[in-house]
Amino acid sequence: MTSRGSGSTEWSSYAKLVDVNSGQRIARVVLDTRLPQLDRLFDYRIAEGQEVEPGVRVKVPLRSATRTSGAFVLEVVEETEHTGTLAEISEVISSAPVMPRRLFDLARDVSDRCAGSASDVLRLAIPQRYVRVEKAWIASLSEGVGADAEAVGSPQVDGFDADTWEKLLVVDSRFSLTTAHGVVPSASGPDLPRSTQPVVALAAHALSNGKSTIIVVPDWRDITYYQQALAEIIPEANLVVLHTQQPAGERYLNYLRTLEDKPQVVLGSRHAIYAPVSHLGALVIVEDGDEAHREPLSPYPHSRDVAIVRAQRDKAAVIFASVTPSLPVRRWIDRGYVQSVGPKGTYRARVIPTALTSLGDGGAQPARLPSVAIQGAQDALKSGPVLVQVFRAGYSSGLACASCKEPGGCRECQGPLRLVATGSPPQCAWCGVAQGSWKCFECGGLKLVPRGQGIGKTVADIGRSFPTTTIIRSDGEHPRSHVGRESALVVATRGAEPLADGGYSAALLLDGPAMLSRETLSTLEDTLREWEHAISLVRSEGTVFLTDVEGAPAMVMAAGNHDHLLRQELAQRESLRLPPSVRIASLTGPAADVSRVAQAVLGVSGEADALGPVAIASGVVRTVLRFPYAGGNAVTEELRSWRNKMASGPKRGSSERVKIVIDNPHSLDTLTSE
DNA sequence: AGCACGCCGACT
DNA sequence: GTCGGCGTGCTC
Repeated sequence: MTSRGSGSTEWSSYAKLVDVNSGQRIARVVLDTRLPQLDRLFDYRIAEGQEVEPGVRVKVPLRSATRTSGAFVLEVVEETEHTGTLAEISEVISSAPVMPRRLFDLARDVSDRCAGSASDVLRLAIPQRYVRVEKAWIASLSEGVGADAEAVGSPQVDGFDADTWEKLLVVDSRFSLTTAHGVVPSASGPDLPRSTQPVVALAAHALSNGKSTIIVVPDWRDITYYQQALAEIIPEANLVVLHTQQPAGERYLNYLRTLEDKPQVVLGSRHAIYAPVSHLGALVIVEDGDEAHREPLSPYPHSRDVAIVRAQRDKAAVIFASVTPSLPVRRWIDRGYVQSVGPKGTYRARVIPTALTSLGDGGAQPARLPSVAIQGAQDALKSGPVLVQVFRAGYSSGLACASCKEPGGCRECQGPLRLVATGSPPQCAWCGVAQGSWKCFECGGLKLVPRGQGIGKTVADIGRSFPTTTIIRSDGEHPRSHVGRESALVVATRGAEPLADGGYSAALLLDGPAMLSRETLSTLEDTLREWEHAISLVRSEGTVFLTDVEGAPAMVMAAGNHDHLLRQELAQRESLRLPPSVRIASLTGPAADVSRVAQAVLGVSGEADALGPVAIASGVVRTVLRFPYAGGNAVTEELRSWRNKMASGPKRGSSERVKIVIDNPHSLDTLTSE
């Protein structure tokens, strides 16, 4: 607006603009809506007397005065790009700044990566409002916050040097922190996993340096362990717990507390990764290989990816803490993107694969409960509880060669085979190619049979083998978080193993073949992790019997180091162009729409290709697009624009016509519904 | 999502 | 002539 000599008309319109707009306050807002086509900023006039600050929740008119939408104020400005009259904010809902700018920026980054809307991510981040709690919190703020943080102790952690925590907290660093096995006594309650120690020490160190830490764990049992461990060291005023199981009011209050401008330690499940704490020093993801870190709601982000994105924004360190690194983290370590630290000593129990030990018996088929394992368990029961890990039913076990029992693989892409209908030829679950005349790669066999067996017999078998022993059950429906030191057989489905005070004296890992024959891309890494987790609950002088497992998995479990096998797996993924060596996007919906979007993406990226389409249900197909990490933004941006286009285009349905999921390897496991 | 605008067939 | 079908597009 500096040009001189403009005509009088222009000048007068400029003057008018100044008159009307000068000093006018305009709110730039993010609409709280599920509609992808509204995923941009909107400007509204702030009326006289409305107290609007960045971050507050408001109500705004949309399209007509009667229809309104919730919204969050991003910023207050004096000018607008919008040509046309601005509507006025209908109502300022509260003065709590629940969406600070840094949270919106994070939501924008995450949604861009996932081809989703910022408001979808904000919905994950900001808990449901609880009016009474909010009023109380606002009132407590005006009273003035309490004293400065008390001194924070720095606990000694077995196996780690005292300078480890300083090293892990270096700005912009990423570490894989291998945590030790075993359980340790706690001053404040039942025993705790030893793996909590380094994480607590790290958070304490960060806090004593005025830095915040966010610790994201897979499930509520981990919350209870970490909460107990953290409470011993971290002052109450600086510790915030956020998870979906807690009552709505408590969760909202704790969310509001993370808005306060002071260093804090936030512990929570996957949504806690967005907690808008200030002074962020470190993001800790515990057991990032656990499926619970995948958000089941749109846009389906994974804690691991959000952590990387957020760390870049907040200049924070990232720590992946796990008993054994996940496959993506293993890949990052090998590529030098992530550094690795671990404890000096080992507390791992001895692992005996019983199939290997029975090889000398003239190749006899190992029994379901080999005698060496039964004997070992009976001995171990004299000194404490014994864990029996069993597999949970519900997974399709796929097809194997009838003569050599090797899993059947697609002749085109080596994907898993499945039977679509009896009588029709088996189909590849990844690329959909029908295997009309299948031939085994290993032995040339021509016949496929279903693999695996159920678990129904397991508990009955155990009862017969140990008639006088107390049996405690823990499964997904009735999980137990702790058992005592008393002699008992604790039968638990994988993932639901209780912690035993003092550690288990032994463990039997059953159903290995069934676990290893799950028809998913992540079967090997999942199985190794689940076994390793069970082993971590056994005291270091105890014994673990891995039954009925042979070959490479048995050997790496006995050796206690998965690196070799995971690297092999990674090399295979590399040559087959499967995640995590490439990025993927799955498109699910009507064939015509899926194909349109897929073609558009292939046009944008020359390096992308498509697997499928595979029929999933009647009229519904899935295509999985593969694309490299470099230039991946162009692909996700194209997908995002198509998502928006199709939401408002012709023939739109009641819901999204094409569901887009980014970087979920389970997209390739067609039988697993998303 | 909703709601308005717009461009063709059947009607008093 | 005009009432209303729903296909198409937009929401500060």
